[in-house]
Order: sequence, then structure tokens, then C-alpha cells
Amino acid sequence: MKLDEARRQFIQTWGTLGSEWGINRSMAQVHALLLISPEPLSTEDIMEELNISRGNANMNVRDLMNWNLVYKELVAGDRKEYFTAEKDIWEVARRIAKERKKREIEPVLQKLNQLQQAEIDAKSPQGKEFKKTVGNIHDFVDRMDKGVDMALRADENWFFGTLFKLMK
Amino acid sequence: MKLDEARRQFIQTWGTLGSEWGINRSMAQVHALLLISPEPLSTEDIMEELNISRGNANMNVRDLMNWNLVYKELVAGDRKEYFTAEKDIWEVARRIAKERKKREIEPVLQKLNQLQQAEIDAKSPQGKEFKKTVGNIHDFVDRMDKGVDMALRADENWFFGTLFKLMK
DNA sequence: ATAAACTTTCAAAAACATTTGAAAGTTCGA
DNA sequence: TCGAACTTTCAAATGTTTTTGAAAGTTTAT
Repeated sequence: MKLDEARRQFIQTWGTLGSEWGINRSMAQVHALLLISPEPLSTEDIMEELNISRGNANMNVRDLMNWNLVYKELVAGDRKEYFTAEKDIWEVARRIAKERKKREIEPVLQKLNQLQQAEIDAKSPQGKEFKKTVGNIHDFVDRMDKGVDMALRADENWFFGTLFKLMK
Repeated sequence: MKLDEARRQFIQTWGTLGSEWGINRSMAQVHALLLISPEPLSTEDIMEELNISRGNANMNVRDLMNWNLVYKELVAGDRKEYFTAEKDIWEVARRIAKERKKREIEPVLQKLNQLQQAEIDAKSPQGKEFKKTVGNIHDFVDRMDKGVDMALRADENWFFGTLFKLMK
């Protein structure tokens, strides 16, 4: 297999995975492209390699920077902006986890809390089932949330380190 | 807060979370509704509670059964089909993990393997970066995959049990 | 101050995903 | 076997998300 073909396939695989996990395909593809590029790329480079419009390229690079997965890089003697991806894959995972936790898990947790506090009459079977289910889900999500917290706090990755030794 | 309002909010929260994680909103809502229903519900019940069409209700219930999250239940003396959700939230998590692993992680892993095997000339900087990145991602995804395997194999949930004790 | 080089914005278009509902299919009891 | 009760299907309609590209905005060198 030629390098170009392999690169193409990698970008497309990453794009597919992204869209299955609620990340837009182009954003995942831009990310993939930057991950396998030894040198920073300009917006033009990205447009050309992925066949996407300027607006699209710009927007996705910007989003990736909001996720802290991509950095702006200055190249001496050039006015263009260049971009590189964070290459440490563990760090990538940490940052994605951090962001999704903040954006998606925390609001749900807050809502579940609120629903759990609500004074629901637990005399009807519906009331009973509601309290039980919401309680269980709250506990579960809370544990997940705390687990992610721990993993993120752990400076030296001891958490994942230890965990992964168990998984060999 | 009235029970009805709380139920409405729960269903809508679960629907939002679902769509953020690549699960269609109606499917997540049907799931939520069944989770908080003490008794099995018929297609009619679901249509009515969620204000969705018959086709939609039918399709999503069917999908939920494919995910092993919902069961068909027979009610004596009635020809209608009734549905209940798996209520054990740990079991729910296990089944979702199992299914997503099969549908989404395994194909990616296979592709990464293939790309890693490919004879790429590692003399160019691009070739070098490609091999390095694909190698790293492969290892990472492989560990995730093995970790999920372990969690799923563990009969008595010792894995999550142990893990979660750490998270308190 | 100007103009070239570059980046950002955003309304409209295109692509994609979901939902509807009526028709076709199935099952069951008599 | 028939018809009523129910379930499934699927083409069309609707709704949502993504993409485009040209115009507006910004920055920089001279």
C-alpha cells in the first residue's frame, strides 16, 4: 500500500469513528490529517488535502483549538497561520474526556440532581419507579463523573497506568 | 414539581444526552420512558406519551431490542405486544458498551491493524510520522478495547466494583 | 494611508437523518 | 377461511446539520 492511500484510509477511518461518537466528520478528518502531518499545515493545505472549503477548514480548525487538540503555530517568514495537533495520544484522550465531561456529563448530572431533589409523591407506582430509576442513574453517572475527575487529576497518569497494567 | 413534569424533564434530558452520544433522540426518549414505567407499555402507550408516530415508535422499540435494552413482554389476555426496559443500570451500561465495542471499536481496530501492517516507506518524514501516529493510536485503542473486554467478562462485576471503590 | 495577504463570518445550498402515516403484511380466534 | 387486531414497512415530508463561497473584516509591510 502506498503512503498516500494509507493516509487517505486513516483520515477516513478517523472521520467515521468521529461521527459515530457525535463529532462532526470534517472536524475528525482535519484532526486526523494534522495528527499524521510531521509539519504544521496552513488552512490552504488542509483545504487542498481534504477537498473542503475555506470556511469549513477554518471553522473546524477553530473548533479543534477550542477542544485544545490543535495549536496555532507561527512559521518564520510567513504570514499564514499554521496548525499542529497535540501528538501525545494520552493527552488527546484526556482533553477529549475533560471537554465532554464539562459539556455533556455535568449538565446531565445537575439535572438528575434536581430531579432527585424534587418532592415526588412516591405512593403511586409511577412515583416509586421514577424515584428509584432516577436515583440509580444519578448514582451511576456520578461515579462515572468522579472517575473521570480522578483520571484527569492524576498528574502522572498513575490512574490509567495502573488500570492498564491490569488489562494486558 | 409534579410527577408528570419531572417525568417529562427526565425523558428530555436522556434524549439530549443520547443525541450528544450518537444515539437518535427518539430512541433515547423511548428508552427513558420505559425506564421510568413500572408496567410494560404498548406501542400505543409510547406513541401517546411521547407524541410520536406509530412507525417511529415501532422502529425505535425494535432498535432498543437489538441493543438488548428492551424486552418484549406478553400480557395475559391481550394481543398487543408490551415492552419493558432492562432496569439494572449496570447491566444497561454493560450492554451498551458491548454493542458499541462490536459496532464501532472493532472495525476501527481492524483497520488500524491493517494500516500498521502496511509496508510504508519510513524514510520520508511523512512516512515516519504516519507509522508513529498509527502505532500509538493502535496501541491506545487496543488497550481500551481489551479493558472493555475485561469489564464485560467479569462475571461478578469485580472489575467495576473494584474500580468504583477507588472512586469514592 | 494603502493595498495585498490573509482570516472570519454567515446566509443560502446541499447533504444527511428522522419522522410520518397509510398501505401492506401478519397473526389469531371463531 | 375470514376478518379484526395488531405490527411492519417505506416513500415522501420534514427537520437538522454541515458545507459552501463570496463578502466583510483584519493584519501587516511598505
